[in-house]
Amino acid sequence: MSQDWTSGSDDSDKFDWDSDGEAEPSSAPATRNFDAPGPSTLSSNGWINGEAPPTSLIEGYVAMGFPKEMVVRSIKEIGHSDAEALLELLLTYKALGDDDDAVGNHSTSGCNPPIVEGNDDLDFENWNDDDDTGGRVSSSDDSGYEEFLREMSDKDEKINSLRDMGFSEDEANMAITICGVDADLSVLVDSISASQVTEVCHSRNLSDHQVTARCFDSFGGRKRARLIEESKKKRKRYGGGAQGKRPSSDGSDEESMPLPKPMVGFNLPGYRGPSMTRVLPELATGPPYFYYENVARAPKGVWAKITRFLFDIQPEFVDSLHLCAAARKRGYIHNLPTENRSPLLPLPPKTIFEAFPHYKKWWPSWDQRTHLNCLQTCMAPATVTERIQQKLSSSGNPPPQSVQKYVRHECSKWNLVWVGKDKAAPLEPHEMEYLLGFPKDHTRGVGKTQRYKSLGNSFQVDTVAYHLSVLRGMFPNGVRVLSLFTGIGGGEVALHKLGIHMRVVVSVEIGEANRQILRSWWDQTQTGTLIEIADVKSLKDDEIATYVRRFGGFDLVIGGSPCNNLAGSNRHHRDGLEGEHSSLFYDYFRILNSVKSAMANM
DNA sequence: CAAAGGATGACATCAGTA
DNA sequence: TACTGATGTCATCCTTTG
Repeated sequence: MSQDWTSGSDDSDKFDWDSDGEAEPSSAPATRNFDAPGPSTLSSNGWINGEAPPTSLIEGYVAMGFPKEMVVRSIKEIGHSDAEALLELLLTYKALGDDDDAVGNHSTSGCNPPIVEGNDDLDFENWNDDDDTGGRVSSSDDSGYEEFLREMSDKDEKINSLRDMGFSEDEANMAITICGVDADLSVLVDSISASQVTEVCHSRNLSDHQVTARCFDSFGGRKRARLIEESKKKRKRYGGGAQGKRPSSDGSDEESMPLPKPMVGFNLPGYRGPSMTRVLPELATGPPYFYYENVARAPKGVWAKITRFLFDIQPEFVDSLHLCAAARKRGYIHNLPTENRSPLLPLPPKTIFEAFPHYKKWWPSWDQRTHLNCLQTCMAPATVTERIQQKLSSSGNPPPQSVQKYVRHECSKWNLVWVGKDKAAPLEPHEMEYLLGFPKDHTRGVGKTQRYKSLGNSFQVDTVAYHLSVLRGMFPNGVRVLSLFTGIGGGEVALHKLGIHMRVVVSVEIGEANRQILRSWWDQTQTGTLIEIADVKSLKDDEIATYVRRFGGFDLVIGGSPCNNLAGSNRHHRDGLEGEHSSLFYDYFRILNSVKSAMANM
């Protein structure tokens, strides 16, 4: 084998870790201001995109029998550009009211009754009171909804809305504190739901369905929860789907986040695109620098939401096939500079044959792959390779088109390589290590299945290192890193290969095998301090503040939160960002803000 | 009991076509 | 514009094996 398996893991002596002079990040410290307006699409006048609906539109729905306040609330939630989605939502709300009557009383759920106030505009009990012309809403009062809007401050209004939806005032306040008073109601609901899901899920080990039902039990039982969920789905479908693709009035698209073609991020070595400069909002600038990663092809709306939480920084989508021999489509959100990046040297092999020249011998001419697909956590079962071998050996050379098509499909699907005559086989763990930029045998020592899983969940080191390379000149004395969802340490290996000394790494990783892999690598290659924590949920503000005081802050917060519920491969629980595992993104967000806050108070 | 093997679609995107 | 087929996806669940 002509490849250099050990490059990058033996060069730590070339760097002067002990030079004096603490480098400071180029950007000024940003004071976390919880009252500052957060990222939002809801303008100060309360309407989505700042566009008030025509009075006639509201009157039209009122004429159809919907209470005016229900119409106002619905338009404020999803806008009025998509009539079908709006009607769906109104019908759902109306169904909720009907359902509520059918259920009879709230106490059947055994939970707290909803808090209903005098100025409640989400009163399910009265909404379906079609024939009650003497109700609270006067349909002839054109200025009613405008008065209603003026009467309440934005914050009070949102707290009331959230309380109407069954959340406590504390939860509502907390969500507004975290997301900002300007945050869209749906963002606030997502924030609370996520914390409920993660809290309850982990403390009680309930299924997602149970948790969702529990979250909504307080205002009407499971049927209501189901209706709310259906409403959300419909809103998502119509709001962001085929019919909802038109941009909003300000030119942005609320839900969809189109992936760039080619997927090369802001820049890549060898790609001479237009020089890209970006101006980050003050809240987004460091210290600390942060780096967040997840799958590019997440369900619709996920990246838009992640972006909203991470200070409206646009993701950098990169397919690692432009850097190495395997595809890996990922989105990265970070506040690092994007100029003067430099790739790891030596450059990784860029094609299958460059990586594995010996496979050329058995590679059929009709399999024209030059790159492998995304390296995943599971390998092809033996039955797949057996079927391929059987089909090929029972046909001529070249095999008929139908056989070729079948074999090509299976090879692409399972990332098979040709290791013998008619013999396609899955990659070995050490080959995955090589393609992903890890030192050979990095994951050796744990079970083979575990190695595949850990590697499939990892960073592509060269890609991440290219983005992190800008840190090299900034921290000649080394960096202090908070590493969340560390896995097998892709970020750490990238920093090491860049020659950036890690003075401290506080690593949070739930998997025992992964912690063992990182610890083993650390002991072999590093001299800094490694602190290992098992669960991000256990990392609370006080402990974060303690580390910030102890180490004088962090220079980099890095991590990719679980993709289990976002990845297309997941047949069972592709539940989006609120899924059992992927909702841990909110812990990344929480911890990052906690670090920023603690560092601002230093 | 732990580890490994094998079967199990949904969904978004995109290119091609009518 | 709408439809169709092809492509690809940091996985989960149940059974079997050791």
